[in-house]
Amino acid sequence: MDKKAPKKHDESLDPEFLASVCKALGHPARVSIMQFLRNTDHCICGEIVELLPLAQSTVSQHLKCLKDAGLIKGEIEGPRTCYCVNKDILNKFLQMAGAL
Amino acid sequence: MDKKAPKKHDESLDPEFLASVCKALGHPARVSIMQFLRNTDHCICGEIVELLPLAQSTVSQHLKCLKDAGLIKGEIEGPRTCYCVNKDILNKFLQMAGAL
DNA sequence: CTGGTTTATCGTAATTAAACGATAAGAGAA
DNA sequence: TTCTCTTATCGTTTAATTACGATAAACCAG
Repeated sequence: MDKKAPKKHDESLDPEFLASVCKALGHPARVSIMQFLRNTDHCICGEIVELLPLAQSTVSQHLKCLKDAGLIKGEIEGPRTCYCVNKDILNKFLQMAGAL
Repeated sequence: MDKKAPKKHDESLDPEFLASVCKALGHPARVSIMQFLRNTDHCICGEIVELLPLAQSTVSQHLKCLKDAGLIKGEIEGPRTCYCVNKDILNKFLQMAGAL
């Protein structure tokens, strides 16, 4: 009945979105990564591997998980990759969580 | 070295706590339950089963998950159980999440 | 081009989560 | 007591997560 958005189903209450972000934050290593990225402000990459007591491949997997959820962005800089927090998604998450 | 709290390790930054709460919220059904409990204000029980397209045993499992994480409290009232949000834990979660 | 550095992906094994039906346990009503 | 209603738990199957080592891919330095 509206002009646009034929089946926009009010994402601001969408349990799928909130659940997917929470799921990504549902592991201590990934929470630590988010806290670290927040504190450094700068984008960092390989330092995260040193930070955690996990194999490099495992850390890379966790980073992918956070990226898939939209919580972080990765930028390739030469031979390495720099990650930083995606504040848009993070804020949206905080807003939805706050509505609980 | 302090009088109390021999090994209090600053829970306000503890990734374990935040991760465990997020993990509990990492499923659409459980997010829906939290939203529903928030909106009703009243404690509810069997209505949650009708709300979701899931078997009663599955819903009960999700409720247990939320309860184990501390997000909800359950009270036995006669033959039925009433659940309500545990605001202490929820607020603690929101505070920690906000620090991200 | 060759070698070193950095990160992502593949393959795999072990653990955990999700869903269901069936069953048990508890409280009231008849 | 017996029957019904409500909810939790058990047992099971299927799917997803977590972790690792090994390997591939991309980039620079020499």
